[in-house]
Amino acid sequence: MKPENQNFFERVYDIARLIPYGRVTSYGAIAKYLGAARSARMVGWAMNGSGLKEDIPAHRVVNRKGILTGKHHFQGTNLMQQLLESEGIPVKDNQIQDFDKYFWDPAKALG
DNA sequence: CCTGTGACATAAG
DNA sequence: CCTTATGCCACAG
Repeated sequence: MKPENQNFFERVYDIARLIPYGRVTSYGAIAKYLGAARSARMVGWAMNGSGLKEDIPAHRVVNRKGILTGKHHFQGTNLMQQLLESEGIPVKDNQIQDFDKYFWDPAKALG
């Protein structure tokens, strides 16, 4: 099982790359923009391969609660949080504060 | 065609 | 907020 370079995954990567600095989005939002609103899980799975990519800010992608559910996929236990905080996004207890304020909707931003 | 798999989403308690 | 259960989707084999 190695999806690696598949159309769907590449689109996920493309969206991830488009996330502006200091902004975050959710797996569901990305999935929705891709036209597969109910395949948010696939987005997460696709992001699993993003670790191999250099230009994909996977730390800007969290679940709908703004919780850093995928932090365990990063090297350090708190690397994801540090990356977000370094961008000016307050994170506490694995959850983004004022998530609505930092939320970036690809469907809205990209039309 | 069927099975397994996921960094999700949602509902119920 | 938590846990548990269910649905859902795309894809590999």
